Amino acid sequence: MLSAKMEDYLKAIYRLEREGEPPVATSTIAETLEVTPPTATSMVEKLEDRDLVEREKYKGVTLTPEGETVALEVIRHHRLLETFLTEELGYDWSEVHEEAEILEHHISEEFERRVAAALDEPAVDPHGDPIPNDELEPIDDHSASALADHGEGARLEVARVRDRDSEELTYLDDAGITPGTKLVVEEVAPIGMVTVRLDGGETVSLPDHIADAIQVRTPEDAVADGVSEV
Amino acid sequence: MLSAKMEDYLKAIYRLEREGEPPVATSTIAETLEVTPPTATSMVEKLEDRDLVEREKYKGVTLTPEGETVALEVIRHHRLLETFLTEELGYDWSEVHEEAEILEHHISEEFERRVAAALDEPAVDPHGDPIPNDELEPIDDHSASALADHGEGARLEVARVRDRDSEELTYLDDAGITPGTKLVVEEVAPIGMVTVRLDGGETVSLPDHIADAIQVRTPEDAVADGVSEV
DNA sequence: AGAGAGAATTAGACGAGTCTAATGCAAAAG
DNA sequence: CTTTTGCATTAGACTCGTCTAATTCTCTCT
Repeated sequence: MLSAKMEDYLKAIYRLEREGEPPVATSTIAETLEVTPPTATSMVEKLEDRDLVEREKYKGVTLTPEGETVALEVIRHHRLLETFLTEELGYDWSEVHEEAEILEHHISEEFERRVAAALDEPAVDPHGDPIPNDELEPIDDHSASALADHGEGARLEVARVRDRDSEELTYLDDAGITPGTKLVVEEVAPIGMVTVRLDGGETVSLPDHIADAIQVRTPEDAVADGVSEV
Repeated sequence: MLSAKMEDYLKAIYRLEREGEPPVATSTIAETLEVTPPTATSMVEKLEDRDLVEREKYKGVTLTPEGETVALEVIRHHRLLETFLTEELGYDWSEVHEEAEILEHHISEEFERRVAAALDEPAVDPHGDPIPNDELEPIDDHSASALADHGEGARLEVARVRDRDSEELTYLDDAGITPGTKLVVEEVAPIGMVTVRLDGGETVSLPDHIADAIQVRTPEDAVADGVSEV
């Protein structure tokens, strides 16, 4: 059995591989998991012993296929749990992250299957992120990009919200911005601020660091990608 | 924060206090948790440091009020989870124990509240055990006693099934014996076997060690105790 | 009361996961 | 081509939960 800690490292490495260029540096892992670099070094050595990562000393690590399988399994658990907590237990989508972060390591495969069945095998979690189906990589939705990259006047649909901070998510939720929301870019202010107008006509202004968390796509892309059942 | 391990010790001590005479011996705790006596000793020392148990060296331990509160909280989590897994996720009541045993240490108070609400604040879990409500001790159902203690011909109702072995529970479940089942003691054989007749007329024979796990009461007591909404 | 049996505790070790401080490597700057 | 700088690793220590082996306590039996 793999410890919860090891699963956390694998999950972090998986995410970091997608965000930047593999191999993933030890210090990056350390930062992500809020541990010191020596701790990260000793953990990746253990992961290497178990053939979950490939390591080039002084360079960094990449996941082996086995490591990736574990990472995806954990991510699947996480997203399934987030969906379950929101849909079945009435949690607010902004507060499910913490709970799922812990539970993801402790549910059985049986639990996973039953939850997936109860939710009717969902493809996307409440943040709009795809739920990987076991061995398969989630289809990375390339049509989605950061809100800030679009010019004024662009008509867009929120694909997902890449944020882990519960306060910020609550703010967006209250403002009416969730996956599926349609909006138009009203103004991109040079002072690090973006204003959008929602379907109902309300406008919402957001500082760049929050706007960056909002991934959008044009409604046409949504149909083309077949991911519109959010 | 208390570790899952410490919670396990507290829960075990709580159960052992009810089953026998406090103080609870170190070796008994060790046996229950399948660790060696020195391990149990060192853990109870730590529990003492945190004022969760009172200890008399070479004698044993008793829970302090704080320790008992924690134990009850964990037991509440366990039974709530068992109920949830059976009612909402369609688990068989015989297979929920393992899953609940792990999850009980990892759910938040928020999760606990929401599950309790979703289940409509249940008073009893699928095994027929009362679900303690936070600070309050569960009402110990004194009218319930072991099936084997009743003579032939006694008309009884199953109050709870005190067993943790999944195979045995499945067997009883298949045989139609669950909390709430009405039955009549047909024969108490001197070879360590008890035969009962169920409502439908079927008879079931059980070896003593299994019959002992079945706690029963007379249907009148059930009404008097107000625990009949099983 | 004294001896022995049986249980509990102490002593010392280990793996996991973490830290700080010291050292080593490698890539950029000169 | 050598130096510097910055990240990575090694060294060594600590806590938690566990173990085995050795020791000590308590209680019962004669």
